[in-house]
Amino acid sequence: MSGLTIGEIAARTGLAVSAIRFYEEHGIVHPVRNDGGHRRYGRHDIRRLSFVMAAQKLGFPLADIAQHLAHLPVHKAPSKADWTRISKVFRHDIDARIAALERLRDTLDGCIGCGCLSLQACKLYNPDDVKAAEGPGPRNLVG
Amino acid sequence: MSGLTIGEIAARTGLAVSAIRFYEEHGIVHPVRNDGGHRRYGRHDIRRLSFVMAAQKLGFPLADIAQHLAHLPVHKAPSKADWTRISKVFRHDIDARIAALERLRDTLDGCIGCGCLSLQACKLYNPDDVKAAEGPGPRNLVG
DNA sequence: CCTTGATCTCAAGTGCACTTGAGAAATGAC
DNA sequence: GTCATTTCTCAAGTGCACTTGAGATCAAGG
Repeated sequence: MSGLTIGEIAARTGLAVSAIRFYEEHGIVHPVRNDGGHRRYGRHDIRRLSFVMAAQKLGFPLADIAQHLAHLPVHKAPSKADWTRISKVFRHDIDARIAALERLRDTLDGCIGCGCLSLQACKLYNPDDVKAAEGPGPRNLVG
Repeated sequence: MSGLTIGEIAARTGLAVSAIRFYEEHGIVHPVRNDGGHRRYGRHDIRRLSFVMAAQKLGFPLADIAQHLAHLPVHKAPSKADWTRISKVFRHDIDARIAALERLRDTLDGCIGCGCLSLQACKLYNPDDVKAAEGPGPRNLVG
C-alpha cells in the first residue's frame, strides 16, 4: 500500500501527468516520494483533483481553488465537515451563476423581440443589464 | 457626422483602447480611416463590441464570436433578422448552460449530504457526473 | 541482467486575450 | 501658431494554465 503513481492518478482523473505535476507546484496536491524519488499519491488526492476540475468548470482561477483546498488536511481524507463547508461555497456560487444566466436569457428574449435595432433601448448594450450578466469569463465552452 | 473616435468607443463600451484595436485585428470591428489615418467608428460598432463582451462572459472564445459577427453587415446596422438569428444561438447556449449548472448543483447537494466520504459513490468524482457539469472553462469569476 | 516504459527535473514553448512601451504623427482648444 | 492630448504602428511583454522537450533515472517483466 505504497500509494498511487502519477500515471495511475492521471488515468483515474483524466488529467495529463504534466498537469498533475503543475498542480503540485501550485499547492493543490502534496504527494510523498518513494525511495527512487517518484511521487506517491493517496486516494484522497483523486478527490482533490476532481474538485479542481469541477471548480475550474465553474470558472474559479487555480489560485482560488488552491486557497480552498489549503483548508483541507493534506495527507489524509478530509472530514465530512470539511467537504460540507466547501460544497456550500460552491452551491452558493452555482446559484448565483444560474440566476445571472437567467437574467441574461430574459434580456436576450427581449432583444429577439426588438431585433436590437434600438441602440438606446437595447438591453445587451445597456450597462446595467450587461452588469447583471456578470458571471464566468471563460475559455472554451463550445469546443 | 464623421464617426466616433476609438477613445469615444472605449468610453462608451468600457473597453480599453488597446482592446478595441486588438478586436479589429481579429475581425470584430472594421472602422474606416479619416484623412489623418485615425479610426472612425459607427454606432453599430458599439453594439458589436457589446455583443463581444456579453459573449465572452458566456465563455465563447474570440474566434467564435468573430465567426458569428462575420455574418453581420460590416459597415451598417444589421437587420432585425440578423440579430434574431444570433440571439437564438445565444439563447440556446444559455439554456444548456443553465441546465448544466442545475445538474451540478443537484450533484453537489448530494455531496453535502454524503460529505463526500465515499470515493466510489462521490458524484463529484464520478466521471459521468463530472461530464454532466460540462460548460464554461472560464477565467475569473470571483475577481 | 536487460530492456521497455514510466518517471524525474528543469527550461522553454503554447494559446488566448490583451497590455505596455517607444517614437512619430494627427487633433483640437486656445 | 502652439501645445497638450489622442491616436498611430509595431514589437514585445503579461498572466493563466498548461504542454513539450531534453537528458537522466527508476521500476518491473522476461
